[in-house]
Amino acid sequence: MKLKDFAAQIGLSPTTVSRALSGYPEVSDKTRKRVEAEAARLGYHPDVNAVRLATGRAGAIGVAMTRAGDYQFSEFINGMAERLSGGELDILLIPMGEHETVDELQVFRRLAQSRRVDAVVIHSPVPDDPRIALLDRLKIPFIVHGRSLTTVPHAWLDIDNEAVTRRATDHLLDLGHRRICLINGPDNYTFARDRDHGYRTALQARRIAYDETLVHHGTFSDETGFRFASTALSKQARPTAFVAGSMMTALGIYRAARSLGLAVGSDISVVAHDDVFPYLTAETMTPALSTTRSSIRAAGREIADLLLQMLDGRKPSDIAELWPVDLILRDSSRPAPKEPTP
Amino acid sequence: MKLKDFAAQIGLSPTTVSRALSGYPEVSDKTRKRVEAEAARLGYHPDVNAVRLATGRAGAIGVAMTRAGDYQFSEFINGMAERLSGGELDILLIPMGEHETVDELQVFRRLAQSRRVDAVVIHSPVPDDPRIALLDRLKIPFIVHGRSLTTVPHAWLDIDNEAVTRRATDHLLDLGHRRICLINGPDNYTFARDRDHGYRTALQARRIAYDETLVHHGTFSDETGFRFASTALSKQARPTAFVAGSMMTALGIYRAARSLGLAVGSDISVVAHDDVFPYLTAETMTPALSTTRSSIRAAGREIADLLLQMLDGRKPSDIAELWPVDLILRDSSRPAPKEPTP
DNA sequence: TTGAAAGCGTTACCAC
DNA sequence: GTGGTAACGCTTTCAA
Repeated sequence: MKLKDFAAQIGLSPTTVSRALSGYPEVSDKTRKRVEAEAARLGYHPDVNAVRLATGRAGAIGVAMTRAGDYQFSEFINGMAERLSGGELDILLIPMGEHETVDELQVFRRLAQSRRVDAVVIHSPVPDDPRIALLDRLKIPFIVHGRSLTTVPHAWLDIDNEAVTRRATDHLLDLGHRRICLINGPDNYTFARDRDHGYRTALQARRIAYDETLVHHGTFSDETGFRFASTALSKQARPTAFVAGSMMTALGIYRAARSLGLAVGSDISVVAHDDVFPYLTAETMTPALSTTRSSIRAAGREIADLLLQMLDGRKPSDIAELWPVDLILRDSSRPAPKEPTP
Repeated sequence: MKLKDFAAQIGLSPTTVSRALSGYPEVSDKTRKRVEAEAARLGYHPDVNAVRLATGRAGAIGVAMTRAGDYQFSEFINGMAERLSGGELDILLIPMGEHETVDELQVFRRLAQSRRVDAVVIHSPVPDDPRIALLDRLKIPFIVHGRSLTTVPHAWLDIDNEAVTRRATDHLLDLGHRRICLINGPDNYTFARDRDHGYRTALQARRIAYDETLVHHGTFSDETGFRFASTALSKQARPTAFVAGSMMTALGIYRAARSLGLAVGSDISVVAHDDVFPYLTAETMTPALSTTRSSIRAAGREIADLLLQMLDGRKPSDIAELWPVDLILRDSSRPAPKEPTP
């Protein structure tokens, strides 16, 4: 049923019906109530495509889905959905190929030009992210989940990645560890650089030399953790502690330790960053994993909220949220072994 | 720039331009080439909302996102995206709350009535899934990822879940195991029932009595695996093998075994189902995990393809794909210990 | 092979 | 407070 028919059936003009259903103030309360009741009874629903054409709004926000997202993605989206549910905004997935190809930018260009979305969220920026410059130029509202160093003013929300590794490293140093490995994300991303920085800062504060052989960059997979930890732990002067960028790499480190007959929590210590997942929890690992923690689901919720504010007129350049992280001490981080291994 | 302006600029009518860009046969090759070149040069792109209103097509396919999806979701979507990329179909996320609430059905109703999507894919059906009946009634094309027992004819693609557990159990029986635990998904889902069935079938073929205390249903999390395996392995007559429904539960089982000082691959055997993820791989676990394997990414790709065919006129009732699974033997499944534990 | 004009189902401006 | 009507930007008959 279309507006015209529906309006005719209840003896009102399309204009009035449209206004009543869209909550315009000038329609009388009595009329509005009646229209709403009749719409429910007769099952009238506006055609979104017509609404979109008439209003110029797309009614959707696009989420760029980089390969890097992987297992965090679902939690983030669920967070956004919590905030968006019931509203008139859909979530449109924008699958991307490999990062930073020309193709990737084309995707955004087409997206903007075809007016498919009202706003966009992008993840895992690199320090000088071309997507940011492009979206700014295209004048399509966007928010960055993560940070970039671009000079283009833009909205962003990020966790304090520098603190993630600084606090974890500090904690391990407090426990007497001196050879501490860092298994970070791919080093082109800003977040990975921030984490490198936090790690270095903690070491410097104690006048401990930075040793590049203790640091690794790679994707967040158990394999990355296993490979690097295995190699590192087989060395002559083996590390006594690890800072892991993700739960998956932490799994790999645990595994490497076990396969070498080393006990996590005594022979070696581990602290990982945890985005909080329902299917893999730090506190039930054996031993319970010490983590820096920040809910990626909550980030999704907040980003959706900020996006709503932006569409409501809030200035993007006013939006910059840096979320602190919790440091949760459990059993995987313990005092360094008294005797440095020979 | 709009069609009218663009057409005027290159000295053609909107009609011809529209036809040229949409690949209609009646426009001359020369004209088409010219129009395409000019469109690229001047940056003309049709407004999708106008196209959608005029054609009645939504240009998007909806993917219902149940909480059950979680970490598999991203891989599935990426598979769909591979097939859909470049095309004119977007992926619209349909976040759902808890399963089987009235609310859930409302979501689909609104979706259909507002003409937001051309087709829908739903996951993890229950045996008599109300969503299927509803979508059929609403006449919105859909495909089910998984199976239902409803009498409503519909398109579906599923892996052979009965074979998943039957083959895994069979394999363990061949190795001499007799007390084999099954850690399955939540028992309201069809796939979990099919897996129950496969497990029972394998046991029956060897005249081994079904013991309900060896079977558990729960969400796919490491905690589920850990909890149940810990309890089971602490019993007097402890099980010697486990069939796990997911990689996450397998992690939990490994962990439980270790915490009790039992070695996977000798004291106990484990076979799990693996959807194939880039961030957690069976062959690099310690010991390498034997799995039944089927790529959920490939399923996403195929489902997108089938959807395309349906929108092209293929009858949904003709679409029914049952995918076999591979059984990959690695080191976690080995002959049962000679001496049944006392 | 090309073009004119009538939709597609809303919203929003301007009268009443 | 309510109604008529011109957009919104495209597709698609129908005519030429």
